Amino acid sequence: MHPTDAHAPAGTTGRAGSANFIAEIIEEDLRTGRRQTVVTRFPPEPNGYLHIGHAKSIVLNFGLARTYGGRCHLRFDDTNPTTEDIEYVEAIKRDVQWLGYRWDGEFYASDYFEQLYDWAVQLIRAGKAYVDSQSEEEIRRTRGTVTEPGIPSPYRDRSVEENLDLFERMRAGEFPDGAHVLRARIDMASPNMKMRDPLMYRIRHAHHYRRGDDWCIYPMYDWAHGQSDAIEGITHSICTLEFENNRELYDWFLDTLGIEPRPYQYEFARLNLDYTVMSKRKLLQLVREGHVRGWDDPRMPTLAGLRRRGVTPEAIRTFCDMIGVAKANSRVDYAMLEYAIRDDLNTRAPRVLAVLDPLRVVLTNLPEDHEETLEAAYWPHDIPKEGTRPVPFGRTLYIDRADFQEHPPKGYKRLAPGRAVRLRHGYVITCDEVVRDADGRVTELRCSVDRATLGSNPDYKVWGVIHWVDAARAVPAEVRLYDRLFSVPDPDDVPEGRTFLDHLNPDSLTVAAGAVVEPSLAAARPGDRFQFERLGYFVVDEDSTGERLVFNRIVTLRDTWAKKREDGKRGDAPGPETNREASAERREATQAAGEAAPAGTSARRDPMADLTPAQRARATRYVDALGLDRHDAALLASDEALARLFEDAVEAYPHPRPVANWTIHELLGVLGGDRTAADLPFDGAAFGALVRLVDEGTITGPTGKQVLARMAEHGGDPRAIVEEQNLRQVDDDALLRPLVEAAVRAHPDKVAQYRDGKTGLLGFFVGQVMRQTAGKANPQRVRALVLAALAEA
RNA sequence: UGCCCUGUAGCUCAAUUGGCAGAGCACCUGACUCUGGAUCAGGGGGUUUCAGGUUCGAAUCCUGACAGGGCAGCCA
Repeated sequence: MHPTDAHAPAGTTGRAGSANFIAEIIEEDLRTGRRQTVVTRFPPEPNGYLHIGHAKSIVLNFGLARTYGGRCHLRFDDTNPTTEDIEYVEAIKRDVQWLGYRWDGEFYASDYFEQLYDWAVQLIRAGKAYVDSQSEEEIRRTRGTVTEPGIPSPYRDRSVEENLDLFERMRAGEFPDGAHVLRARIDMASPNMKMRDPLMYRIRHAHHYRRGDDWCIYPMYDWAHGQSDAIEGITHSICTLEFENNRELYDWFLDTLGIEPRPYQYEFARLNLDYTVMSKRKLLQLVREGHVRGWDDPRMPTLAGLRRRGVTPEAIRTFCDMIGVAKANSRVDYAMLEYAIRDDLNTRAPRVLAVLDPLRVVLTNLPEDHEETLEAAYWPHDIPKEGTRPVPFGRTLYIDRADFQEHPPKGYKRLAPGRAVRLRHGYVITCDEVVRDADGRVTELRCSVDRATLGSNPDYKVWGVIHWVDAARAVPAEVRLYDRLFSVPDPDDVPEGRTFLDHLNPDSLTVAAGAVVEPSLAAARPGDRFQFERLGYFVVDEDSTGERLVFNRIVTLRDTWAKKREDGKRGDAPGPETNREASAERREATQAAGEAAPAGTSARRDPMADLTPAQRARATRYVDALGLDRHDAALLASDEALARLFEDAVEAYPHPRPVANWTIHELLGVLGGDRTAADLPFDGAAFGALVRLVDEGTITGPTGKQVLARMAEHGGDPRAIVEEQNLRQVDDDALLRPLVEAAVRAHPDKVAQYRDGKTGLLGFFVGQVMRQTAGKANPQRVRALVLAALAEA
C-alpha cells in the first residue's frame, strides 16, 4: 500500500501489545473468529479539501487494512447535492494518492440510492418509518431539548399505505422542498437526541454532481452511512468522536433491517494541531475571504498546502504514527510535526548555501579578479550519501546580516569586528572594518581571508561557521518564509464577540525578495528540496520562472541558540520549577472546588436521599439489621434485582458484610452497566455459596473472581466449578516456597533494586507466583515467603 | 439541566487487562562537529483529576465529586 516500506504499519510500537484500541478490537475479532477479514473505509464528503486531520484517519484506516491483510475502500459520502462537487472528488483522490495510499475500490454513496430507497420502503412496511408533514420549524420545536422529551408528530401514526404512497410521490417529485420528510419511528423521548425519530430523507430538487436530476429526495448521513458500510462489506467503520451518539442509531438501522453480517462503528479523537484550525468550514472561509492564497497556500493545514509547503508524505505518515489513536480530546504540539518533517528531510535534502538578507563582504587581501572554485559536499559527514558540487569563491561575498553583530552578546558565535569565522566549506575570514551609509546602517564588511585555512584550523580562535554566497555568481531568488498561521495555540478559543480570524498571525508570511543562492541551484525544478545550511529546509515553489527562483521554507532547523535568546528575553523563564508549581496550583484549585462542594449540597448529601420510600426502608433495614455501611446499603437498595440477589445470597451465607462487598465491588463490575442482576444465569444462593468459598478460605479472592466470571457466562454451581477445575487455595508453605525462591532467583536485578529501596517490587514477586499458580496461591502466605526470601537472598 | 464519551510527565500516547508507572516529542547538561543542524551519552520532570471504598496488592474494580468534550441541521 505504501510506495516505501520504511513506514511502519499504523502505530506499530516496540511492544508486543496492539498499537491502539481499535487495532486491539480488530485483533480480538480476528482471534475469536467473529471476523475473518478486515475491511475499512475512508469516507470523505466531496465538499472541501483534505487536511492533516483527514491524514490521521487515512493513515489509520489504510494502515489497519494493511496490517491485518484486509482492504480499505475510498468512499465518497455524497448525499448532499447542494455542497458537493466533482472538483473536490478529484482533489481528494489526488491527495490520498499523494499520501501514498491506493484504495481497494472507489465507491460513492450516491450509487446506493436505489438500495437505500428499497430499504426505506422495508422500514415503512414494518411500521418503523413514516412520512412527516410538519414544517421544518415544527419538527425542530417538537424534538424537545436535551433535558425535555420531544413530542410525537401528529403524522407519526399514519397508515403504512399512506406512508408508502406519500413516500413514493416524494420520490416522484410531486412535492416541493420541505413539504415532507421521511423519519425513522423510534422514540421521541429518548435521552439520546439522535434517536428522537431522526430524519432519513429530505426533499431537495437539486442537481447532483453524479446523479444529475435522477433524484429529488436525498438520504441523510445517518441513514446512508451505515447501510453503505453494509453494502460494501465494511467490517470496522471508524469515525471521529462526535459521532458517538450516532452509534446507537447506526446500530438501530442495521439491526431493524436485519442486515447480517453487519459493520460496527468505532470512534477515535480527531486531530487538533496547535496554531491552526481544522474545520472545513473555517478553512473554506480563510480561502474565500482571501486570508490565504488558496487551498494550497503553504500555511494551510490542507494536504495540498502541506504538499506545496514541501512537506513529504512520509513525514506526515510518521507524524500520524507518532500521535497515536485514542479517545481523549487532545491537541498536538506543533513541535511534533516539525520533528517528523526534519527527521525525514535530514536524510533526503542535499545541503546548499543561500543568503536571505545579504550583507556584502569584501575580502581585501584578494586581488580584484580573484576567481576560485571550491568543492563542497552535499551531505554532512553523518549522512551516508556521496556527492559534491563546485562553489565559486571570489573577492566579494554575501553573508546573512544576522551573522554579524557589532556588539555581540555573550555566547554569540558568529562574525563581529576583530573576530574570525569560517566560511562554510571555505576559508577563515577576519572582520577588519565596518562600512556604513549616511544613516549609520552597515552596508559592507571589509575582511581579510586566511588562505592557509582551507582544510585546517589556524592557531587563533575561530568563533564559528557561517554560510555565504559568492557575489559575482550569486543567483537571485525570492524566499517565502512561513510561520504559524495563528498566533495562539487554540485559535478557536475566542472571547465573546470575536472570531478565530482575530487570532490570525500577521507575520505568517514574510518574503525575502532579495535573497541569493549558490549557482548550483540555477537548474533546480519545482518540488526540489534542499537544506539551506544553518537556515532550514526549503522547496522550489511552482511560482518559479526561468528568470526567478522562488523557494518556500518548509521548516527551520532546530535552533537552540534562538531558543535561549527567546527565554532570556522573557526574564524569569518558565522552567520545570514553575511548571510544577503551575500544576500544583491547578491541583489545589480543583481540590478546593471539590472541597467547597460538600459544604453546599452534593458530596456530603445523605446517600439515601434519592431513594424511594420503599427503597429507603430496605436500606435502613440493611443498616440496622445487617450492619451495612449507609452508602453500601443505599446502593444495594436502589436496584431491585440487585437487592433481591443480595438478600438471597445472605440467606445462603449469613455474613452480610462480605456478601455486600462482593455484590457491590465484584458483581457490579461484571455486570458492567447494561446488564442487570436479573439477567444473570445464577441465583442468590449460588452467589452466596461463592462468597462463602472465598470468605472461608477455600479459594482465593482472585480465584473467586475467575469463578464469578465463569458463572456470569455459563451459570453453574461455584462448588462444582471449584472441584471440577481444582481451584482450591494453595496455602501449604512447602509447596509455595520453591515457587517463591524460583521467582527470586530468576530476577537477580529486581532483587538488587528492591534492596536499593524500590519496595514496589514486592508486588512484582508476589505477582509472579500468583500468575504461576493461576491465582490459587494464598497471597498472604506468598507475600510472607517473598519477604523472607528477599531478606535472605 | 438529561444522556454519551474522556481525565496517566509540559504535549501526544503506553502499561501483557488487579502485580516494576514507561515511550516519543519538548526541556536541561555533557561529548562530538567546518551547519548553534544531525548524532551519541546522561538528566530533570508523576499524589495516574480529587475523595472515599474493595483487595495481600488499584492507573486498572466500586461509589461519589470535579474538570474537559459531544448531542436539540431537512450538514457530515
